[in-house]
Amino acid sequence: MATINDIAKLANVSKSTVSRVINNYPDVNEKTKQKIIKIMQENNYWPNTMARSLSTNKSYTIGMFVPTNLNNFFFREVIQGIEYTLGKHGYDLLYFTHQKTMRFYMDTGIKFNFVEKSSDKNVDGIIMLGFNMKNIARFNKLIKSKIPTVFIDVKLTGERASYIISDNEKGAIKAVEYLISLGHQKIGLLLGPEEVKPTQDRLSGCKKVFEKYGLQVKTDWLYHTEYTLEDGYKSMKEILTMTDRPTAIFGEDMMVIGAIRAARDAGLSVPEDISFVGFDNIELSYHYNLTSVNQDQYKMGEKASELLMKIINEEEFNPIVLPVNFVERTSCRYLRN
Amino acid sequence: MATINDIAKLANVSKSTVSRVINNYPDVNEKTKQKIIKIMQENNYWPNTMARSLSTNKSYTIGMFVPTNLNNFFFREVIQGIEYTLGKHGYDLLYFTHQKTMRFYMDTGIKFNFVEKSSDKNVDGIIMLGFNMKNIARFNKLIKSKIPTVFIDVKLTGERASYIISDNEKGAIKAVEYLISLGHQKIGLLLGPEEVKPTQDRLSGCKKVFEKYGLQVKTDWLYHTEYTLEDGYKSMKEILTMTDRPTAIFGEDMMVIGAIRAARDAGLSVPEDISFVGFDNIELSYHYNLTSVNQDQYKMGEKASELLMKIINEEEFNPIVLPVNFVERTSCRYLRN
DNA sequence: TTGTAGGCGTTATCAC
DNA sequence: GTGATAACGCCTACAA
Repeated sequence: MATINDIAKLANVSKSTVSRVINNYPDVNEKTKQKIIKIMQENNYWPNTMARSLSTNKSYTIGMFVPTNLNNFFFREVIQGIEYTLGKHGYDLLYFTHQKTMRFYMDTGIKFNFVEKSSDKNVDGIIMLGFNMKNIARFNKLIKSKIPTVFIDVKLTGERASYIISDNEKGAIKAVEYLISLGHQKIGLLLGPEEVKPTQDRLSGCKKVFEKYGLQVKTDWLYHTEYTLEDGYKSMKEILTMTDRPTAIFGEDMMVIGAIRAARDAGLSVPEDISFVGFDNIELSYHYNLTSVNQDQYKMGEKASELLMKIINEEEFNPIVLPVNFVERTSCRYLRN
Repeated sequence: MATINDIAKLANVSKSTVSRVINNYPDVNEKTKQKIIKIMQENNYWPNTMARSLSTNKSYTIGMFVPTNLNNFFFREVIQGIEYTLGKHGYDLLYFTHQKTMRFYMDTGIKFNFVEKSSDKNVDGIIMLGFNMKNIARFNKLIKSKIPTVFIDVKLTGERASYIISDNEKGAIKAVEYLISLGHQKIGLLLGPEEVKPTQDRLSGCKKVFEKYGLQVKTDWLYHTEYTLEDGYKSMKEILTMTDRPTAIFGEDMMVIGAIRAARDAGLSVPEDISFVGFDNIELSYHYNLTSVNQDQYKMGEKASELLMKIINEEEFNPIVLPVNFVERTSCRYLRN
């Protein structure tokens, strides 16, 4: 690959001049500029980003940390939004893998964490996707650092850190209000782990509505599990053994879909025998005709990226709360009292 | 962030010595080594990768190009395998976004393509995921370059390029043999675009089996579409209007699932009225009880990454053909003649 | 408008 | 074992 020096020699100018045209500075004679560009083309020259980064401290790449794996209905839509938006701004996306080993000297005891990895790869900013509030101290160093950061679904801010989250409480309120408007009073809840902020907000939304109508959360009907089909299936199987059981289930899509499968396996039909409302509106909900609260995941990725760009440019740091909407399908029925 | 110079000064040694311990070279006095490591820890020193890359020409990151979007049942499992394996080897994954604009000087007419982008970000190798054979010339420069490359599902090799692909022909053979063993003779085919290598191989597998049993591909029953639910749905609707229609459908999962939906919407039940076999065994097949030829996508990512590591280390360049297996569910029935 | 020289943080090649 | 010094490819004062 040709370097700036090669081009300079061929064009009979100094490399500063070449650098000027690379960076599109004014004050370059139009003729020399054209001459240089021509030579660049002929030699298929492209500036080396590492070298540029070294002097400018800009890499035009954004890092992303994901604690579990990418293989998740929710994440991948978010990531698509991120991908697209970052591309629009000329950035690439570095996915930090889960490295078991560290190259470079061992046993120094230095924790190779978010901050180190980020400065190691010299990313211009980072996106934190899929973390929960458990062990929140691990983010301390990061949010105190100068690294522009956007958290998705974790309410954390810092000097140059902010977050984006959906209006989970309002979404849950909509969902439960909907069920109640259909005549349901006995509502089971299938939610994610307690330390996850969105889950907390959703539960608090439920409670508000329950309270409003003089109902209360029945702990027997409240499950906190991982976001898996299997866990939803298990929870529902338990519920089905109860003598006093809910007429409707609200929860997060993955678990609710597991629950639907359990109900069907038990010979019940949906929505005739039992109603379901989900939260997230993942792609799979469509296939189950599941009524669900829709988070715009794509937009989430988009807005997260834009917020990050703004933090990088020191324009704006305010957290974003994304509105949700309700997608009605056919998983609920009207309950005559 | 502390630099190698800071550490050198604090330790009262030259930076060469510090560099030696960074790289774990022998020939460093154990005492000075320990002293230096201690100082590194105290100052939370971490070497700057850009600078290292600049002199070593190694970045410990692998680039990945994906022509469409990541949001796809098949890709995301492959990517998971890639992610995991790369992490195991100490590499991160750079996802090249689809950049509409180019930062850096404009109008030079230089094509900013695979090779340029890769050397721009100085990746150690690249993985090409989701490309087809259409306009195959665009890969010329890449496969002639020195950049270690692995293609997934495109049979292309080069000086330092190789590929991985599933044994699609054998998979199709299994599927069609299965249908025939159940008594089906009239088989409709719902496949992807003709220029996609796996699709070509699958079709050729079908043809072989057909031939063996004295059958032939009925062009009315052969569809080449995009990999979407909608296209499968449409194709099936057409098929359903025919007076002479197939008793079974074989095709790629996404389209087959669309077809199942179309059949159901038309009041048919599966498998009583019509049988289906898919190819890919994407996650969704499980939800439709679809019998499907399983490609091990995770392993595909894993093997692709390992092959790339080997190419980088100049150990091995041979293409990999991955075996497939058959996952029987309940979407087919035995047809009495 | 252009050139010179130093710097970004490393590694590598010599000497000592 | 260790230390200078050049080199990696680019950017940025400062001079001219």
